[in-house]
Amino acid sequence: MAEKLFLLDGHSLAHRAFYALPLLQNSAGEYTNAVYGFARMLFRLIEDEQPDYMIVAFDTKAPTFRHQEYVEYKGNRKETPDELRPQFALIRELLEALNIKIISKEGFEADDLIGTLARKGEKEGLEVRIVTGDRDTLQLVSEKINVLYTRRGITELERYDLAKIKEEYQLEPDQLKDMKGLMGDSSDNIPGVPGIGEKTAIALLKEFSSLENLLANIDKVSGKKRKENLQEYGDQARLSKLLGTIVIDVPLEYNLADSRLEEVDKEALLPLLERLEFKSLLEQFAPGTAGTARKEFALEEIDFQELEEADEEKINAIIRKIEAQKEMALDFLLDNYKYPVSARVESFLLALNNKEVYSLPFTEKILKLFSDIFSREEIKKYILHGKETFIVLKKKSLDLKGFVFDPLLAAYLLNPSDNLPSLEEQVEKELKLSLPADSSVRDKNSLILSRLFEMKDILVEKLKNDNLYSLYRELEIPLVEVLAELEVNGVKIDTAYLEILSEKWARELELITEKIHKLAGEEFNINSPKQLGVILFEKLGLPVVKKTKTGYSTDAEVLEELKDKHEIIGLIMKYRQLAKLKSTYVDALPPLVNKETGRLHTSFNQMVTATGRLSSTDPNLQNIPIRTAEGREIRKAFISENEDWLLLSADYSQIELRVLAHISGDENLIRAFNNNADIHNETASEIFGVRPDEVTPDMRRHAKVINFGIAYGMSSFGLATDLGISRNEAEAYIEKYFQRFSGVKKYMDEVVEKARKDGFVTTILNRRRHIPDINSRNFHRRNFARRTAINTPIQGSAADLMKKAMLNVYNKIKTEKYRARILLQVHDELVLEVHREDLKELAEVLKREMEKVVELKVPLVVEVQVAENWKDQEDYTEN
DNA sequence: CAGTTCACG
DNA sequence: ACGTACGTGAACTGG
Repeated sequence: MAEKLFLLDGHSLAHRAFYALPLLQNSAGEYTNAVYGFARMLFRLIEDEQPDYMIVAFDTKAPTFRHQEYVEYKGNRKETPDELRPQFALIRELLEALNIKIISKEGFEADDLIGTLARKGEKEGLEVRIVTGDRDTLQLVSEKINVLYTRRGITELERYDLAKIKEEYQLEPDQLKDMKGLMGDSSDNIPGVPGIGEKTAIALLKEFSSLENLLANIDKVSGKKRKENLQEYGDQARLSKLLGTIVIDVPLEYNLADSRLEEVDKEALLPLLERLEFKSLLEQFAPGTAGTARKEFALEEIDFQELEEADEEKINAIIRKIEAQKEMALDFLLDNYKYPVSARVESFLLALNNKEVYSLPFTEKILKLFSDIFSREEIKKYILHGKETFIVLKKKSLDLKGFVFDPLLAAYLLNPSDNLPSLEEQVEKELKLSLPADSSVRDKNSLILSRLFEMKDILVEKLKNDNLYSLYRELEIPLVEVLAELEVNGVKIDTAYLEILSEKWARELELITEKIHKLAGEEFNINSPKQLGVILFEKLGLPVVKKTKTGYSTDAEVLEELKDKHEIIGLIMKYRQLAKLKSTYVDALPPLVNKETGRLHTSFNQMVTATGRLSSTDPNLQNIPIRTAEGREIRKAFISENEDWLLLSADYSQIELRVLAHISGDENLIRAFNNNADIHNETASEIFGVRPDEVTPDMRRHAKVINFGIAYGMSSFGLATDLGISRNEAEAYIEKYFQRFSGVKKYMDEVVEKARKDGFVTTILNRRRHIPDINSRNFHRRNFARRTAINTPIQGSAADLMKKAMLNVYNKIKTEKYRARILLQVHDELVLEVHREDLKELAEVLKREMEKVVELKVPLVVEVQVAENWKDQEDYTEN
């Protein structure tokens, strides 16, 4: 079997890959889909076809002889998309790493180079395979030359040999350029002869065999109009044929040996695949080390020692060393990370450098030995689980100062997306080390601890590059201690009250259930949307309002619409509401009360949301009901320690709209807030063109919904649904809004443009969120990304301000020794527990600290309320 | 474990 | 023409 020469059309295949795959990006924001598709094609080809020689030809930017012959050549070609252009360089890098020969030559297209090489290869007795997504090359097919043409997808190729060409066109390959001359090619802007398409061209060529022969015998052609056209456009057809003819004698230095496929250069290939984050391909080339890991990293490589309490001398030596070097890495190993306040500490790990790691027992004596080290600011701490560490130490009344680095928190700020790397992945990614899969958490964490010193340098550098370092050092890192404090504090719950409420609602639910079953004529599980759907829409024959992907929708919106159609609907709504409140709060909270503290301790997660907000879990105390009367009853169970203490809450008023006023700089919005106006009333006045004192309640209600929706990048559809008005009306509202608040409109356009240009948006304190989908070709994703780009700076800036305020309030309480503790944060609200005697002063301090947290173009306003529980909160003004 | 629903800002 | 507001977490069902 003859050796095989493969000739690839680089541009054609890159385009094909680009359009076949969604716009992929690596975490650095580089587009990679065309490279990925190209690589996949290449590897598949090499594996399936076993080429001996391979050359990839690229077009150059320079004009070719075709442009000289015909200025409009390719005149209607769309420009290469911005997302594709930079990928060509990456494809070249890939080819170089694979030791695949690349050629290009000014004045010629890749096709011409391929044509020339194909003929030469053929003469030398090689089997030639041309791989392309361009049908023009079919004219080159011969006994020895086949074309592999890309089909659907990226790895499927269709083979064109002589027989296949004959079958598809009933012509010889050589006649295909005549065909193109006759029919033209709209994609290359080649005109051909009017009225002649593929069918006619083939018929004519079957009869006259070549364009030249046809034009010499026009009188023999049937059809008057066709004759005329051939007469008139004969020269154009000759030109079109010339343009469509692949050159097969390009002067080329050609040395077959240079293009022999070599072993891949793994030294070059693997880092490239890694940078592009092509996990599956990495796996293919370096099995078992997918992801990014280079080097196996095991406990034997560090100097790990497990010490006892009795090893006092050794421990003292460690302490002296830390005092001298002024840095350490540490971690407390917990038996339960879900409920850190209740967790038991299994061991205390510490690292002195990238070699020396110790495991110590967690005992009073050891803690005492280290308490001085912990409390010294100048001794820098790099901590694996910052918040958990503070919790552990706070429970022992120990201070921790000098905390400067938590790797996960750094990773979060760099890319607050939903797939945060785990510690292990961080180590693998940043340090190219793979941890032994089968080792214990303690061993793994010990290994990670030993790398924290390097990791700190790498991640700090990255934070600085992205302008995130001050946010990290001055806000997020200090906030870790504050969150730990909130979690340790917990909140007191009146469990006896909740038990009574539970029984009361259980009775109500039972009654409702009976009625529902009676009306339905059978018993069924009301909690099952599937069963409920069958009852409502099949048995009772109610109209189907909305569908989910699995069946009928039965959500609140649907029920609301069916409310008047059947008695059962109202009961189901009531059932849903009570069942939700009972199972999620009334019954779920009491078992979570900590036995030792008698309080409920949530976890505030600092590294979850894409916008910079906190989230609360186990349990979620950021979604305690308030909107309905029944729901509000649950807040009565959140109480203060005893009668000496009170629950004090402080809410930012309209924080997101104020932030919007600030970042958009909209004059109308700023003026309204500066005049301390009722913002919804003011908006209504502007939109409906009436004086503020003429605004009706209905106008205000509509304006409120608009104000609300603005920050979400709302659509007229959404607004219409929400207000129950027509789309046209909604559109008119929005238009009027943007007319009156043109600064807001301008902000929206600018922030979307920024996202497109930079790939991310930022908040007031420079937090950033990457918006990769902003340039997606998928309509839905692109629009979603657009709204995200609009909303994130607003929601995220509000989160920045609240976090900063929490930090300031916390410090104030500490330095002034107020009898007060922060218990909860609910996005725009702080809940504190305050001793009655300190109430007045603290309320003032709290309000002041929150309002002056940063200076905006509009004032920040905080409303303070107080009561013995979280339900009966009443305004508190200190006069 | 995904899908649906619903609690909050 | 597209398909419909941002950000969360938890309970429940049913495969």
